[in-house]
Amino acid sequence: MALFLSTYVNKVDKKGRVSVPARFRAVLASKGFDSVVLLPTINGDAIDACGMDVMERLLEKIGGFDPLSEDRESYADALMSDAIELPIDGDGRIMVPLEMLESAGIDGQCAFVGRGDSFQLWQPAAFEVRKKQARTRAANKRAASTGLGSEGRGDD
Amino acid sequence: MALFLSTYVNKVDKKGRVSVPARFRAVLASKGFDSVVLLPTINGDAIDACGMDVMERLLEKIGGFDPLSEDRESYADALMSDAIELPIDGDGRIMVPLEMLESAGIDGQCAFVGRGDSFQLWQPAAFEVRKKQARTRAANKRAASTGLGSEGRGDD
DNA sequence: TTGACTTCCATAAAATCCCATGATATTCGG
DNA sequence: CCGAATATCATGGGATTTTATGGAAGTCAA
Repeated sequence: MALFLSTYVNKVDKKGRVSVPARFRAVLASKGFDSVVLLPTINGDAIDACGMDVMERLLEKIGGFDPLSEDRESYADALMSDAIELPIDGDGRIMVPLEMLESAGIDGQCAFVGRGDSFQLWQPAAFEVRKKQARTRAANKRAASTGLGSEGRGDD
Repeated sequence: MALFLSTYVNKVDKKGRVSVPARFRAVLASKGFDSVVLLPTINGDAIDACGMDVMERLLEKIGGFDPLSEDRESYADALMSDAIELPIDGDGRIMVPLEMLESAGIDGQCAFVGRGDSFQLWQPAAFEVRKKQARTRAANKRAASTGLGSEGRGDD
């Protein structure tokens, strides 16, 4: 299985076009997609992105359509209604709606951040801040869980 | 199962290319990989390397994409966003990003250090230092646990 | 027509492929 | 056991392709 890894920073031109990193395009293509699904993150500081498969799995998880259950997670409904599917054009670019870019503070430069089975779009500086926080919190956990820590051999 | 063993020092040419030791390539190939995944070590004095299987196991462990859970384990995010998958070219080489080389102090020469199920990239001199430290620690432990003092095995 | 979007084309930089070379190891015949 | 023929490997340098990015031309609806 191919994963979305690493971080790439690309330019957003004045028309709102951004190149999706070739590697990410390849991952999507390997699943048979020529489009990306975008949805705002809950706290709104970035944009979540994935292939349509992830949305389908998500729908399954929340139970699918059921006219009898009045209160399906309203969260989930919001997700589906906020999500947009963007076609990737012949040059590997997408057109992110201005509104979405603004809500994530993206302007000029856009960071594509791999998360394994999905990725995110960030304003580069904002992502750096977030990453630094995450790294600090995580430093001790990491060695234990991956076996790839700095300290000696993993005692697996 | 094939393991990454021994240490090889190869040259980094001006294009940033390095030959992955043939033995290591064989190990990767035996698992069905024609690429390497690199990720910075916590303290940044080296680069961890492994096959994609390690990343997949990691992703499984933290669970997939779920926009409903606000804060997925942040250390996982840091890993996925820092990791890069490098394809091994027809001549057995990879192109390590300059930034990563610099952060590990690698320049000109690169040591590939086997760790069994993974390996690391080091600046050769820095690795020698680390190795000496590790050996001393190990000797102490051995002395403590077996009663055999420094006269045991030849520690260079 | 105007405005928004899409397709198409141009270009510079970067990544990738391809082949040549020298060094080292391996095989094989005697 | 020795030395020649052969394969494997690391490495250098070019040629080719891919990528990101800018701009122009075409499409369609209001």
